[in-house]
Order: sequence, then C-alpha cells, then structure tokens
Amino acid sequence: MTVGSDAALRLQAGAVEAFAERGFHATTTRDIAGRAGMSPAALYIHYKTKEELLFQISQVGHERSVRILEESTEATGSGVRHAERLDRAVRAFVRWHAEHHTTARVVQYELAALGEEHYARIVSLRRRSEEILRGVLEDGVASGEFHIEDIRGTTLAVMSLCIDVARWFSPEGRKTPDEIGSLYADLVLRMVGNGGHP
Amino acid sequence: MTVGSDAALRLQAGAVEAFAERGFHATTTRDIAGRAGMSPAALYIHYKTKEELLFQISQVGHERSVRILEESTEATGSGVRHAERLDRAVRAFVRWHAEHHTTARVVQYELAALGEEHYARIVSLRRRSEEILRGVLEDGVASGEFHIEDIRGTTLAVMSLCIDVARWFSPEGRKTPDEIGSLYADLVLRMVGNGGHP
DNA sequence: CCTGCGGGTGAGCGCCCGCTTAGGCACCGT
DNA sequence: ACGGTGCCTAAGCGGGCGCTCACCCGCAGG
Repeated sequence: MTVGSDAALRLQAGAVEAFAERGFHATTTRDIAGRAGMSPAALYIHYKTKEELLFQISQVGHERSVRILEESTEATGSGVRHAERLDRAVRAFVRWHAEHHTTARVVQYELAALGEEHYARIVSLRRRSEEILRGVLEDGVASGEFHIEDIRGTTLAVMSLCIDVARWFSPEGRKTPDEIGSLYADLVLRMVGNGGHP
Repeated sequence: MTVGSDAALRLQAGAVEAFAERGFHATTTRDIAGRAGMSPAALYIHYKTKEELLFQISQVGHERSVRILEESTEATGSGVRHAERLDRAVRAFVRWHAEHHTTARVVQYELAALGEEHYARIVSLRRRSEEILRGVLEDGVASGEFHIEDIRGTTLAVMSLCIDVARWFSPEGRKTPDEIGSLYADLVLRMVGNGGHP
C-alpha cells in the first residue's frame, strides 16, 4: 500500500504501458507484474485490486492536468491579456497530452472501467479543469478580446480538441508536441474570435 | 453468416449497445446474445467470432462516415462556395456522431480490439475520410476563402473535434445534435480563417 | 410422407483470469 | 541471538470466458 515506493512506481509504469496498448480490460495482472519484473502476486502487496491501480494512475494524471491549467492561466497582474492566458493554457495542455500520450490515453479513455466511487472523484477533477478553462473564456469575453456566443459549448469544444490529441498522437508522426501545441493554440484563438493577432 | 438477416441485425444492435457501455473486452458473448433474445451459441451461427462482429459494426459505421462526407462536400457547380461545403460537412458529420453516439463510440474508440487484417481495412476507410475533408480545405485555400498555414494539421484537428463528440455526447445533455452541429460548423469556419461570415 | 437443411438450443470443454494463501528471506530493534 | 516486519514468490482456487458440439425443430421439395 506504500504508493510512492520504487516497486509501486514500477508497477504503475508497467500498468500505464499495458493499459495504453490494450485497454484496461484486455490487460492482465500477470502482464503488468511482468513488465515491472515481478511475480503476479506482488501487485497485491502495493494495490488492493487492478482497478485501484487504474484509479491511482487516473488520479495523478487528472491532478497534473488541473495544475497545468491553473498555472498557465494564472492572472498575474491587472494588465494581462486573456488571449495570452488562453494561448499558454492550450499550448501546455496539448503538449502534456502529446508528450505523455500513453498516460493521457489511459487517463482520458479508460474512465469507464473505474468503480462508482472512484469515478465520482475523477469526474469532480474533470469538472475543475473545465471550470478553469471556461473562466478564461469568460474573462476574455468580458474584456472584449474574445467574441463567443456559446461560452459553455465552446469551452467543451476546446477541451475536446486538446484531449483528443492523446488518441492519435504518435512520436513517429510528423509533428513534435511543441509544434502541435503552437498549431492548436492558434486554432483555439481563432475559435474564440481573437483572430490570432488582434 | 447471412449478415443482413433479422437475427444477425439484432445481434449487431445488441453488440453495439454492449460495446458502447462497457467496451469490447468487457463485453461477453453471453451478454450480446442475451440482448438479442438468443442463446450464447446462436451468435456463432451468424458471426465467426466476437471480433468479426465488431468488425462488421466498425465497417458499416466507417462506410457511413465516408458517404456522409462525400455527399455533403459534393462540388455541384462551378460557383460553389467552399465555406458552404465545409459547413455542410461538419454539420452532418457532427450530427451523425451525436445522434448515433453509441455506434460512433464503438466505431471510433474500439479499433484497437480489431485483428490486424480487419484493422488495416478500417484504417484505409479512415484515410479516405480525412482525404475528403482535406480536399475541401485545399479548395478553400486555393479559392482564397480560407486562410490556413498547416492544411494537414488543421484537417486532423477538425476531424478530432467532430469525432470527440461521440465520447461525451449524451441525449440528456443540454444540446441537441443539430445545435452541436451548428456550433461546431461555426467554430470550424473560424478555425479555417473564414470568419464565419466573410 | 419422408428428407434435408437453415436456424436454433443446452450443456459443457479447456483455458486463463483476478486474486489468495502459505511460506521464505533479508534486515531491524532489543 | 532472535522474534518481528516488509517485501516477495510458487502454487493454486474458483469462476467466467470464448467457443464448440450434439442434438432439435419447422418447413420446402419430391
């Protein structure tokens, strides 16, 4: 149950790989333990069930997402341009989904395998992410930088766009995470009616 | 093996429901057969394996996608506005993903469970979809209606946005498929630098 | 009337799953 | 010196999985 120990972390890493490749239900505990260089039984010293292992992964991933969005959208002064906050947020969020695409894939697409209580905890973290982003859009509309009719719908679309990067990104693809971040930040600024360079 | 028969179609419908709810690997053949009102063994009269059933679903879904994109982007005359072709395409594509969100979910997110050969066949259909959309963007750039730096990347982003609707859409949500289609068509026109109303 | 056949069932095979149990070994404080 | 503790393994239990097999029924053709 010592979640931070070396063995526990190796198990997490193995599980992320396996879940990302085959999905939670198609992954066996034997496979996870094998990737961590341990016997199948060792898994149960560190985690109560396979599902709890998924929950740990999902939780740290979502907490990371929230922090990324919080830090990149901080309103540090009174003269901050909200376009810049949004630009930074999308860049960072997309970059994380590309660079850690295996983790992100698990975090974003294996939620359905969580138990009820764990699922609820994760959903509240997701809501938090959405609220942060919506806050930026609202600020930008209020300041006249953005022109959006449906703020809630647009927020969802922006998150959608960023999250889906984890589904298709491959390190062998023709773009680096940074390049995708740039492109997407530009596209999102257009979506919110900022014109890219107002 | 009579894929179009009544029983075969009921099995397909049951499988779509089950796969969408729980995912391919977490769904049992007993569950699928049960939803179709049949015994577990009946499944194997109509499909060789559970995977083949997934393939049929995936194939018809992807063929439908391609047709939707083809029909909505037809260049019917010489004076067609490409913004209108793109608008129609996004509207129709998004509407399909929302209205048939269970099917779409299976079609878009269970690909990894396909066998190698089946997977390859599906990938070629997906490439076709992407090419159709990219064609519209290229036409619009050539005609001066759109202003895009990275056509390939933008195409991918647009597809991403549309596809992801299947992941989060719920009929109990606050928007109808038509409303989401409108919003997304508007957002996409902004992404391609059309300004919404040029 | 019998026959053949397409579409169905009940029972169950063999396998592998998630998880447990009994025990072993290195290192600790006393 | 030695019992306790933390971490690990070999073995295996119970169960549910994908899939098969032997058989059955209703009906069309001769």
